[in-house]
Amino acid sequence: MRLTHQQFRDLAWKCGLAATHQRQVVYEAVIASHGHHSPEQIYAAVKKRIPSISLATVYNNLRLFVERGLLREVSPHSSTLRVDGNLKPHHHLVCSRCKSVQDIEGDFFDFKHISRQIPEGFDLSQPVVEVFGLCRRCRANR
Amino acid sequence: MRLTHQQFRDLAWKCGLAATHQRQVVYEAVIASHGHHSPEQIYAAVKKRIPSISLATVYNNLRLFVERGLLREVSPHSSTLRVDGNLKPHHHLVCSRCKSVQDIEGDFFDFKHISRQIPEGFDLSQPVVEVFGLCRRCRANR
DNA sequence: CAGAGTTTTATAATAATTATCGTTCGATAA
DNA sequence: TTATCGAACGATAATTATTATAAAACTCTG
Repeated sequence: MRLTHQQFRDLAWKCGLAATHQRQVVYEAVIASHGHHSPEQIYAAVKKRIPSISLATVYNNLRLFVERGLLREVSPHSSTLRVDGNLKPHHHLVCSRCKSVQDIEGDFFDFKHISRQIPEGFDLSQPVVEVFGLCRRCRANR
Repeated sequence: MRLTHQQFRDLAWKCGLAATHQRQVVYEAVIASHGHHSPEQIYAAVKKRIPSISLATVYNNLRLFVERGLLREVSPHSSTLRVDGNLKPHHHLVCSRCKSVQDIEGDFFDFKHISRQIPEGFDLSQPVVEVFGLCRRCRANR
C-alpha cells in the first residue's frame, strides 16, 4: 500500500515521529505485506525502493512503530528459548511487557468453533494457547 | 524433582536417548523448576550439581527433549521479531514447526471465564490470543 | 533558509544459539 | 571385566539476531 507523503506525515505526526522517506517506505512495506514478516524480509522489500537503506533503520523504525502503537508485535516473547516440563493440557498467560509466563487451567476455547475457521489441513489435535496481556507489575509501571 | 537412575533410564529409553548423567540432571532441573526457564537459568541450576557441565550440553539436551516430546517449547517463536500491521482485533494461528502465522477471526474465547481464573491485577483489556498447531505442510513432512 | 533536534548510515558490540571437533563415556558382546 | 563403536560431552569458534555508537544528513519550525 502506498500513501501520499501528506497522509504519512499526518500519521507520523499523531505519534510524534518525523515523516522521513525511509520511515514511510518501511511502514508501507509492512502494511503491503499481508502476513507477518521478519525484519530481514521487510529490509529486502524496502531495499528495492531505497537500495541504500540500512538494516538498522528498519529495526529502528519497527521498534518505534510498535512503541507508538502503529504496529503490533506478534508473539511478543522474550528473546530466549523457554521450555515447560508440564505436559498436561494447559495454557499460558503471558505478559506482553516483561514476558513472564504463568499457567492457566480450564477450557476457555471452543475448539469445535475454531475448527470450522481454520485452514484445511491445519493440525489442532494438541492445541497450545497463549493469551497475552499485562501483568500487575507492568500495568502499575506504565 | 529427583529420579532414580532406573526411572530416568526408562524415560530416556522410550524416546531413544541414552541415559547419561548430564542429561538426567538437566531434565530434573527443568522439571524441578516450576515456571518457564531459559537455557541460562537451567545451566546455572545444573552447574551446582555438575560444575564442569557445558552450556552447549544444556542447549543440546533441551533441543533433544523438545524434539522427542519430553518437554514442550513455550512461545515457539523466539528466533525473530514479527510485526503485524493489522490493528483490528484478531487472533493468530501459528505453526509450531515452521513458525508461520495466519490470522483467524471470530470469538472463540470465553474471556469472562478466563477473567475469573487469572491472577489479580492482570490486564486482559486488549487480549491477544495465539493458537499453536501444525500447518498442513509441516504435518505432511513429519 | 538557518538552527536545533532527529534520523540515517556504517560499523562495532552484544546476546543467543548452533556447529565443530577432539576426547570421553555408555552399552553391548566377547 | 574388557574391547569396541557409536553417541555424547566440553571447549571454543562461528553464526544469527539485535542493539549501541557516532558522524553525517535530513526534517521541522520559525
